[in-house]
Amino acid sequence: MLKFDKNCCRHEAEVFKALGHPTRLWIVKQLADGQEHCVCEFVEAVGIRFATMSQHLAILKNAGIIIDDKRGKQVFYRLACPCILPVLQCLGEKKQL
Amino acid sequence: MLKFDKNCCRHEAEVFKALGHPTRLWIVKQLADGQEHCVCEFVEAVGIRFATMSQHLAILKNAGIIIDDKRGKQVFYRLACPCILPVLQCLGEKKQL
DNA sequence: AAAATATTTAGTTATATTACTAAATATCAG
DNA sequence: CTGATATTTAGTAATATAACTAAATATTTT
Repeated sequence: MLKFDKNCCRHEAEVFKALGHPTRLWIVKQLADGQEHCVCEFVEAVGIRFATMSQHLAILKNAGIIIDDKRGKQVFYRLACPCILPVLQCLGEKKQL
Repeated sequence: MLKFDKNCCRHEAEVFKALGHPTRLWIVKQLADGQEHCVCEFVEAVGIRFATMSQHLAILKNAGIIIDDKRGKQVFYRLACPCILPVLQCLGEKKQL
């Protein structure tokens, strides 16, 4: 077996880690259809404080999963890349795992 | 937008969370070819203590990602289900995300 | 310019995670 | 049975995460 190299998995692990929270995973699913949504929509639907939501969104953004677009007073988020979708779907379909 | 339901994403989030650590993600990749490997192999390749490795393996096992099989003094781990593979591959191939 | 709205940042506290050491358990070899 | 090997469990300390409140920033409206 090859020696473990920490760096080889680091970014990928960061992406999984970002998805590894119910609220954040739900957010990404809401964006799965390609539509964008503003922070206030997420805040209302989830029922947490603005500040907390902002942190979750920052984690997803830093992992490269979502992108923000500020328009007027509001900030809209959308998926950075549709390539994240199969990752979600694979798990969503299978009830075994 | 629908209201957020914590339970709807809980198990899926647990799977992602388990994959969200470089060492654990690497372990799963080592098992990706369907072969099984014993704890001592992982310990040697990663360079951490037996106890620490045992904890990582327990997290993957509890998430339903791997299965253990005790034979003699050794414990062998393998993937619980090949359905986890596309989840890994989707990210591995794309360098964008 | 002042007030209102939307969001982020900073600071705090409780809880969770990670990796460690030491002790417990289980199996095999002599 | 005894000692050696492989692994897990328990306990601990440092660090990270998650949610909160309060304050800061940015944009629009009046």
